[in-house]
Amino acid sequence: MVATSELERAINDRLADHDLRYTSGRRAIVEGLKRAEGPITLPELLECSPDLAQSSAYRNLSLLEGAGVVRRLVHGGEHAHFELAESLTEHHHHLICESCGQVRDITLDAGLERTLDRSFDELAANEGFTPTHHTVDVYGVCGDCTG
Amino acid sequence: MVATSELERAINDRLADHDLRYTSGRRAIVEGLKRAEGPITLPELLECSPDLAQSSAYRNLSLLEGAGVVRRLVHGGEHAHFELAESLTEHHHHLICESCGQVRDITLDAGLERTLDRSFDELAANEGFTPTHHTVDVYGVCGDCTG
DNA sequence: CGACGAATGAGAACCACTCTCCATCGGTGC
DNA sequence: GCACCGATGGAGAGTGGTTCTCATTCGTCG
Repeated sequence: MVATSELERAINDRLADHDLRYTSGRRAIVEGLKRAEGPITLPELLECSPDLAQSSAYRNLSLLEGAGVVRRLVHGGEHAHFELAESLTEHHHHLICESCGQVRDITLDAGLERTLDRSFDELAANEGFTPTHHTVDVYGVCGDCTG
Repeated sequence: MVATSELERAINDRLADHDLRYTSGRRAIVEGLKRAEGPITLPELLECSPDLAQSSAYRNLSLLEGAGVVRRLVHGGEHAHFELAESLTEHHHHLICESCGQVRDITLDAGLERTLDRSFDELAANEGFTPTHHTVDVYGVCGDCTG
């Protein structure tokens, strides 16, 4: 899940499973997401890969999302954020700046994460709910915005 | 935080602090949110209070949000969800059905909640981040949708 | 009652995102 | 090589939830 070549192969496999090719445009998107320090918006993605057309980028992000390569984050801001799927990186959560909208990755202690999972399973079972995954978002103001 | 009259007074105070009146339309919105079993969308709100105009409902929800009376939840679905602010009810989290978009409230164990808070404070401090609040969302499929 | 600002409602406007349409690409069989 | 054909890309139009505009109405205070 770390070596670049292995990651490329994993992505290629998932796309193949969905009858999709790993084309240069899609590769550019994955590269952009990989280079970013955290989840980024579509405008940010286009900024670092100016050759991408907006419509193609949106379409390919959706296709990549469907293939389990990309994850879409929807918060209150004006744009959705995109990142590589957790199964290609690792389980993590997010710090979200309420002022500038920037999103940063954080990782919880493994023990705490296990405790949470158990809690969720229990609560969900009581509600007849079948949980698939969870998100933990910490909202606040980032260092850049507090000045 | 529970007795109706007290809640009404608290809302009235917050609106007054923001130079807003507690009009009948705004009262109808609060009533709708209070009656609902969990966060609801604007169409759902209009359904149970048909006299509300869409534009006024959106405007008042935004104003109520600004006054700290209402909280807006943005997930992937097509509509945002609205609920009474936590300071008027109590801290809780959400189960979100990925199939029908329904949102249900859940409450974590108080000890676990404290542990989480400590964790968040620590992680945020390391990133120069000032946390204000957090959300925990459990995604899955609700009982109605699993059939 | 009169007057002023706040609130309302209907509809237009906005904008992130998706869809449409057609040109082009890339692989496959001949 | 070459023709074929589905997959892909790009440009622009379309979609729909939400917000804005503006004329009208309501509440309140003098």
